[in-house]
Amino acid sequence: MCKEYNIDGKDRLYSIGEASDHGNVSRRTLRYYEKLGLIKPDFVEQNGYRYYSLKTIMKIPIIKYLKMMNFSLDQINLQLGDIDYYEKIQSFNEQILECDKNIREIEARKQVITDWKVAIEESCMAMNLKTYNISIKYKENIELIKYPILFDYDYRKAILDVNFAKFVEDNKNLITGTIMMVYDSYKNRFINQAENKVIPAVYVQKTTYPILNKDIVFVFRKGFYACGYHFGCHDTIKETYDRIEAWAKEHGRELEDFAVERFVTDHWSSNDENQFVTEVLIKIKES
Amino acid sequence: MCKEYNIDGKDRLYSIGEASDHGNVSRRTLRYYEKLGLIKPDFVEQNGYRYYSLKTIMKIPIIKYLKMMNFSLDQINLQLGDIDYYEKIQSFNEQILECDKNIREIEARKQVITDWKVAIEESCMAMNLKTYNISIKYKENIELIKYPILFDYDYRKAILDVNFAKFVEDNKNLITGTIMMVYDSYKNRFINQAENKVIPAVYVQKTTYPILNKDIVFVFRKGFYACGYHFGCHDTIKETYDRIEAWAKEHGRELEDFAVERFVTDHWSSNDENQFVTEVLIKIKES
DNA sequence: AAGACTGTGACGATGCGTCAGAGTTA
DNA sequence: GTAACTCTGACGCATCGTCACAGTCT
Repeated sequence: MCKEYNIDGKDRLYSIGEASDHGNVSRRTLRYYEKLGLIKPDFVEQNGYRYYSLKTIMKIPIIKYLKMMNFSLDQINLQLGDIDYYEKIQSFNEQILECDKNIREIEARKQVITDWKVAIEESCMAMNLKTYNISIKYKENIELIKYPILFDYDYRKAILDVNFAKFVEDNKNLITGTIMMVYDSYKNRFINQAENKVIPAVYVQKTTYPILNKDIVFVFRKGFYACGYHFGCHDTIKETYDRIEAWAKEHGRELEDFAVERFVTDHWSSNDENQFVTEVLIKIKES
Repeated sequence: MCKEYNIDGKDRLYSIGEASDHGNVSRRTLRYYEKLGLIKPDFVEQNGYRYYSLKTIMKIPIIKYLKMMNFSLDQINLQLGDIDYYEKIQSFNEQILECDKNIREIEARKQVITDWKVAIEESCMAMNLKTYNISIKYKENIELIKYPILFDYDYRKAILDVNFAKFVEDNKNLITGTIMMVYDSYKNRFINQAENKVIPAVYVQKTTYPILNKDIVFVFRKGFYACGYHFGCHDTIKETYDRIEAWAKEHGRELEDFAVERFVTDHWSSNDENQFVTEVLIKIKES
């Protein structure tokens, strides 16, 4: 037994259990900190029992506080050493920058999740209503990221396009919300499909960060669109185009040849094609 | 060699190297995902070589996207399964709550770091100027957390008080900024010290979160204070009190008996007592 | 035959929690 | 003697990066 263990008063020593109680940390933690050189017992018995002075125990709250500041234990080891105030200020500044970076990341993440969630909710509502109505929607000209492709009518390949994913990564951006495919002429799209020819189209999607390279910005054409939901497999999407055209004829609206397919839920959201919801938007001619 | 490997066209298979290129992930990652059941090659040669279809490769961007949303790989495994939209919405909601929680934590952390940094900067400036001037400062009555103690003039023990740390933890709060010690009567403090008797005092400190339990709120007494910096070891702090009293006499100010010691830099910031800076504040009587 | 590719297996990093098995103290 | 304490050592977690060593493809 350690000779000073029993002495009452300032200089008594504490066993590891007492130390862990005082510091609100586990014994395992104390031993781990010892291995890293953060805290060492003031006295070790021959049998290996550790004994700590109050002075040593009082380092624990400092360590915990620095940990809460997100310093690694290695960094804390430096902090506890004899670094001067200017070094301290510098490393605190770095931590503050880290905090800012983390907050930005989490906020982007939150937006991404929310946008996806909103799309799924839209999908659920549309499927519940199973609405085949056509409606008119006004669209602002928001800025989106664009990526031109030659579409070969393989929707899965298009929607999960790995090149697009890489393209966005390369531009150090993050896509969010529903992906859309834009056709300058949807009529040509169906003609080409019938003739087994690809059609040029453009992927378009919202990003969480501003798009720095202006060459890849797509400005959504603002104005009114005739919009209808398409349910299920994409191969029958022409039916929805037809429905919109029929509606236009019926209501005396003239349509442009500019169309957008907005994949509200698709291969990203479900493995079951029957659960897919796509919105087809055809621009209405301004009269 | 895999029989479909060479076939051009939709259904050709890709080696692990090609797959990792397409998906912008390492081969190691693909093998790891395989072990977790996230992705499995569509065909495995007798020699163990893995071959992936495009359909399989297209799962990679989805996994990466869900990862960026901070889902664990296990959760992603569930997400990729056949869960319905309502379950998806639910787990997205949980992630959003997580984001909010994380943001709150990081913002608290940032405040803690900033407050500490500001204190060290104040300390540096005070030490550079080595100012023994007394100045008058106005203090608002801000709400602080309080913890009464019997002070035995061991400043290290007081400043690093583990009970105070536990007390704050128990109240699920987080202290920030400089710790202060408040005396109702600083005169009694020095009398008691001379007589080797403890003195009741109160720890007081800012918190990052609002203090819910009103019993532990200390409202700083607003008004004007005569303030002087004390440099170095705390044992000589009476000198600074004396300086403030001398200043008051000289300038015809009357002082109350209410005093605060604000530990700008102390054992938390440095191992070297010479680097300590303490501000002593004595309340000026309202005339 | 050389160079690029693939396989498996193991260690490392972070910060401990949580046994297991054995010895010690009050 | 018994309960509570202590020790060391090892595995586990999460997500791969990074060897090492050996076999395979073009």
